Amino acid sequence: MATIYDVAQAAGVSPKTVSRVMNGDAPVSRRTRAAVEAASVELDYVPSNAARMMRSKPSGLIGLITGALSQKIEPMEPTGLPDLYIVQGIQQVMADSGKTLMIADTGGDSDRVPKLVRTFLQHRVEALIYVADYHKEVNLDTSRAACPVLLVNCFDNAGTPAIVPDDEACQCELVTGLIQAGHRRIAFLTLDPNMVAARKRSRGYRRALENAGIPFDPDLERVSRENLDDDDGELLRNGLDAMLALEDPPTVMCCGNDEMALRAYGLIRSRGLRIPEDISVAGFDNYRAIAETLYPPLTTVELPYLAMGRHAAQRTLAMIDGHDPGTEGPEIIAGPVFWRSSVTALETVT
Amino acid sequence: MATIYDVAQAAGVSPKTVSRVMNGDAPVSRRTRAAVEAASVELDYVPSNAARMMRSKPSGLIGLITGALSQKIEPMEPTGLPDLYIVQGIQQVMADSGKTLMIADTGGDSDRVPKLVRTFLQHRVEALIYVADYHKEVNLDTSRAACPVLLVNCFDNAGTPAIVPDDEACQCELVTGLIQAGHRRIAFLTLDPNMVAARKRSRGYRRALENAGIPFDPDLERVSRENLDDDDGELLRNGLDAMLALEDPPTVMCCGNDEMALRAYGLIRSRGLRIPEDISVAGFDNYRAIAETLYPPLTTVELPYLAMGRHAAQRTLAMIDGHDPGTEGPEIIAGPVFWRSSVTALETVT
DNA sequence: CCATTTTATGACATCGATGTCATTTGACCA
DNA sequence: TGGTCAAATGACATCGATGTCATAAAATGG
Repeated sequence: MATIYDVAQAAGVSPKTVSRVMNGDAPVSRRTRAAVEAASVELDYVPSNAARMMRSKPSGLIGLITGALSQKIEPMEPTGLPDLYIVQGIQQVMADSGKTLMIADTGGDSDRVPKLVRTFLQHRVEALIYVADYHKEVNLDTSRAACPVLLVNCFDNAGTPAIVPDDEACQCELVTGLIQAGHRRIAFLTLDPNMVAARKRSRGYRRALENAGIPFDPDLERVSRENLDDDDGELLRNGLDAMLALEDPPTVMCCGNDEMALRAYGLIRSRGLRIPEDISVAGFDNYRAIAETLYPPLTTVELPYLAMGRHAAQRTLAMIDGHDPGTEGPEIIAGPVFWRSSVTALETVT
Repeated sequence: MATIYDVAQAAGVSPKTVSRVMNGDAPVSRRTRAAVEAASVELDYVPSNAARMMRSKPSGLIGLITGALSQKIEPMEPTGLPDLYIVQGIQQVMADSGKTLMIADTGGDSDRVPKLVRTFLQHRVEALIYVADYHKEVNLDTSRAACPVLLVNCFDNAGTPAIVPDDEACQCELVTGLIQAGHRRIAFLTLDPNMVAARKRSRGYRRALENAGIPFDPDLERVSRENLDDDDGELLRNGLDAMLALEDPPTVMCCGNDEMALRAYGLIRSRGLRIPEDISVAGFDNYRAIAETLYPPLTTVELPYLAMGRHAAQRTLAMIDGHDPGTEGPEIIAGPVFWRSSVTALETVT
């Protein structure tokens, strides 16, 4: 591969002049410039980033660690691929910023992370972004990384800058909308409370009730899913039946996610009830394969993964430039509710 | 960031000795090693890849250009995300090889490719991989790239090493299986023949017929989709109806892809026919969201995108090591047929 | 105990670009 | 025409690691 010296020789100038032409950072005469450019093209000269970095230039690299690529992409497994959307958002912004993304995949094995970090540091990335596959707490020991670090879709207890979805606000907005539609008996079938998201959503549910002055009824909130793996739906079935059997049954079932709503549709109908005439249903995730396909289409909430990614990239760039505003605790980003016909407005009981 | 000189000073040795400890390429006394390692940890020393590359060490980087990340991931749009699977396969192999993937996304704009290539060359990637979103011909002018280049899911007319799916063999195997199941009147509803894949699949279809000594009947092959965008399914409806109205109608409909098969299910049933009792149906892509969900489940073919990615990575590594076997023309890789109950065996007419 | 390896270590140059500073060239004006 | 200043260019050092070669220290052998 041709070096700056080769080009200099071919153009009959000094290496430094070639450098000036390449970077346009000092006046060069028209003739010289032409000669250098010709020689450069002739020799297929591409400056070495490594050599540039030696003179304390930044690498132009951003390190991104994720498991997004190693995930099984199974459209029928309604995960929604949050991390993939986040990576897309990051990529979109970075592409325009002139930085190059180095993406490393954990292959689902978080033990690999330290090695990946080290590799990135060897390449002197200007920043490190870690993207988690679902909203969780992590512990990366980023203290030694000699560059800004940003967590996305996760957070730690060391105060590392983080960007997470606002599960609470989203759930709250959804439930608030239900209340405005006249619902008072609002059931909530939750995900495994070991999940950060489940706890935050529950908080949002309760906050919406509280804001509206509706007392929280423990009969209306049930854990309906206990782990991500082999769930046969028994918890959901039991929870749903118990609620329907209440003296004052709910008029709407909020489900922990869209997949649960999908199952709830089946269960509700097999109990002889119509949706939304007899009971409304809402989901979470706006997993379109489900939400738009179900009949009636499902009212649900969308977590703004793409926007989180874009925002993460922008904030990363800000951190690199040294003027990151900084936040206390993770930065939370909410997403919109999609109102569809699985929810009906109730006539106000007068 | 600490340098090798800082570590040398802290450990009271020469920089060269630190280098020896780091690389383990020459004997170092126990005491010295311990001192260096302690100093190294103390100072959070991470060697600079840039400086290493200066002494003609390889960069350890592989450049990957794709549009996979910028695609809209819409599970209901049954694209199957081939390039994403390919990238996954590449990533899996590269992760184990010690190389680091630099992934750049075109954002769907192929004009950006030259700039991305240049950026990669600046970083002195050891190889370049281009992954296309669907099987197509490309023209990248890779001649000037000073490193091995590999095309995946695409090919050019300049003899650049390429890996593509074997649409022809897959379709041929599917149709051959149908013939073995007793089918003789086999219809083929094709995709837009402007697509490379459509043409190759048609060839596979005809080859299977030929192998079995069944004459090709032009009435049984119809273009049923003319572009990827706003297709209202009219071509498919007309083609299907025309074939069903034939004097000697087909006993099985091979559809250009699974989405078309999904539509065909609806059309066939609305014509009063049962699947597979009255007519069998086969698809292409093994897009599980459709193939496994339909009733009856759809017989279809899977293109081996993950395997293509893994193979691409292995071949890339071979090219870097200088011992790539090389092939004439693109390397084609076939995938398996998934036999499901949308196809029934016919009693042999005696 | 001295000669001869072997083991450990360091001095120095080098990779390819660019920052610093010096020098040359040319343009312009009195 | 000489003086002045800006434009254009080059010499040289430098970044952080490592290859090369030299040398010092320890081990081995007769």
